[in-house]
Amino acid sequence: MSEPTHETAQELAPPPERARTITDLARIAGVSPGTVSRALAGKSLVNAKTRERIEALAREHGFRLNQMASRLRRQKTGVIGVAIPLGHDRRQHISDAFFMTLLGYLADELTERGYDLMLRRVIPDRDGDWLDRFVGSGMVDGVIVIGQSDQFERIEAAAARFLPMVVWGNHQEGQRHCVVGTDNFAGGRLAAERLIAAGASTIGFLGSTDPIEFAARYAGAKSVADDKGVPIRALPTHLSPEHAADEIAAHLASDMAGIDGIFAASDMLAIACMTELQKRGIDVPGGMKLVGFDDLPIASQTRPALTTIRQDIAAGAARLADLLLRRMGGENTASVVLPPELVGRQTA
Amino acid sequence: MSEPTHETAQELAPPPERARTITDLARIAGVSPGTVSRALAGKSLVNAKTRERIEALAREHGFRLNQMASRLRRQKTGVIGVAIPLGHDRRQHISDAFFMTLLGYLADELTERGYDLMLRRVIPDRDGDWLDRFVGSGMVDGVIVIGQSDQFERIEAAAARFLPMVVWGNHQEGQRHCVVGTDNFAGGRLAAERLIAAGASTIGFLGSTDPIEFAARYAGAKSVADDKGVPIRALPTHLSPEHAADEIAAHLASDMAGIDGIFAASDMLAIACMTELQKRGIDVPGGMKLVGFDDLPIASQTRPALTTIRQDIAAGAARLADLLLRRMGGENTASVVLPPELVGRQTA
DNA sequence: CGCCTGATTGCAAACGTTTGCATTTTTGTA
DNA sequence: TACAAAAATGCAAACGTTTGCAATCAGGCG
Repeated sequence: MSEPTHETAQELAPPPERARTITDLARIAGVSPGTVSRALAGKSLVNAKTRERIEALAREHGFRLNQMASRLRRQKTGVIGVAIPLGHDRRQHISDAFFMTLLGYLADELTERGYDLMLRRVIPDRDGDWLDRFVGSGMVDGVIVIGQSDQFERIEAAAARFLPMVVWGNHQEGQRHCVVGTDNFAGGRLAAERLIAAGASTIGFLGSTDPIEFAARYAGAKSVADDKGVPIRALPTHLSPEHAADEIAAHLASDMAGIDGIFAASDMLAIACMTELQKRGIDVPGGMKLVGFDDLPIASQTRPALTTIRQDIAAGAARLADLLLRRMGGENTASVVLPPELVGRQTA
Repeated sequence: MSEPTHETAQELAPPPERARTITDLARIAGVSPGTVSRALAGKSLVNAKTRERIEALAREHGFRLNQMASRLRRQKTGVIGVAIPLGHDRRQHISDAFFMTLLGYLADELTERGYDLMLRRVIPDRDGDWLDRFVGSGMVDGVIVIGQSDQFERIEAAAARFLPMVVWGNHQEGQRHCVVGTDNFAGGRLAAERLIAAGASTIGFLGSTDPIEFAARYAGAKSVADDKGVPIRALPTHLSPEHAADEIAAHLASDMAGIDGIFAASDMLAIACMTELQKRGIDVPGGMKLVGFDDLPIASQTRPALTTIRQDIAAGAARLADLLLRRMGGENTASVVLPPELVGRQTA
């Protein structure tokens, strides 16, 4: 802006030549590029004094190692790919609360372990090849897939050829890919048991049953309901927050015949449902019992506080990171199924 | 498992040799690597028939271009870096709701435009060099910084040397770095005006004033309060959800002298505050007016529904992406300040 | 049939590191 | 002082693409 450059110019040290490549720096230091590389990598082969001198010069000349070149040469990237397939509901936004929470914890875990995280949102039916493209791109050392969506078969196929991949989702007997996830069937059972214990005589399952996680939740709830002779019915609803409210309103207005207990496939759906119920003056839990799924931070903050099935997201993220790193080390890890936990609050 | 390999082996076509490099594929196709490269890039210089043949072979042999090498050679990466500095509150988790929502929209925007997204969480006081390291790594074509935290000076310094960077945060007169953000001062004014109009006679500002965004919100509220002769006081609170509840409870238990209107620095704080108030039997808005900030999706789902200052996160993400891409094209863009909007619901 | 033009293709040099091996320098020992 | 061993450095070949330039080829025209 207004620095008096002309007055002091002759006094200033010349701005240090910027060393862009390791070769620039080697020339400045009067050594070979190889030595610079070893010095900056902290290898023991270089003389301690040389190393210090080179490190000082690197700082002074603002040198940054070109990661692209380094990674090409070393054939590893230090990057973990995170893919979020949006197959079952194209309108489901990547900013889905559950995925975002899981992603946040994952970022913490992986950053802590020195990895960067490359995020990719994929719309499978637009790009049938997405998983192979991602794992084969050479840009990532391993891949975490958040949510199987409706891509189970494709993931199985990729797992056969590609070791370092771990998936968040549902576990099925005999599947090949390594998965971390909550026992959704057991979670569904817990939800139904709670609703019935709270006095529900007919249950509605709010959500989609296309993604296998949700299908398992419904199946779990149904197994309990069938045992106890309680009717249960699916109330199909999309998952994107924008559309859910209207669809819930439509359900509430039409086909609720006898339903006095709702098991929502996710907390966000449960909260949207609660709002719609309250709009209609239906008391929760007086007129309608309600159980959610996930136990997002927000679940404890609603009024009445939401009874829900807790997925331990932080633990899940830690397991995902742990298993992936072990697979990257060549180990062939087994899947992990986390136990769900009923968090009894006020809505059922 | 149990495939009868020995019986049918002689019938099967030999599994196609897997082409790992462009040179493999060139050998198979009987052309030079250069031609393969051009064919796969869809350049017009190659004969259409040759191109088709090579594309078919690439599919057949499962060839994937090594992005690392490609990007090294082309000197561009197709990756946008997203950095989340956690300076002002080391305990603020990356899974902060507002950042995650913004990140989700950003991922959508950038994916749509063909870029990948590399996420990095930085703890500035552990690593004073974080920004330079990120932009100089050669791993990204441009950088988006989400939140200035307390790193204003460092960001300014980096902006002087590095064009393709856009920051989400607060705008200050005369700053050098290109920022997109809500007019926090104006937002603070809206909040205070609403509280006062609703009858508040003394205002508490719930949150930290260390990050400049929050400082500006407080300053805006204070300017209105001072004009109207309404006392206003800061109630310092950390932002991480785990700690906020206890701190809010402590405030509520001790130094609320006369406060009957609270302006919370974020919706999450507002919701936590509402829960604490309700625990104590204080009616909202009867006994305490409450205004939040952000208008997260959840704000409309609370009971009573939260009155808040809306930041248009989707629009902000779109502007961030747009400005960054233009900067990557060499343009020197000006900052964008988005107008906040009062969303009047039930809490004030 | 020869020459010219334009369309394809091949060649080889980058991009900036890392690393095995050879070479030089230093150190220790006889 | 000489020699071996150890330590430090240099050399050059990778890593897998892309791309400017040169070479080849096919076709058209006189």
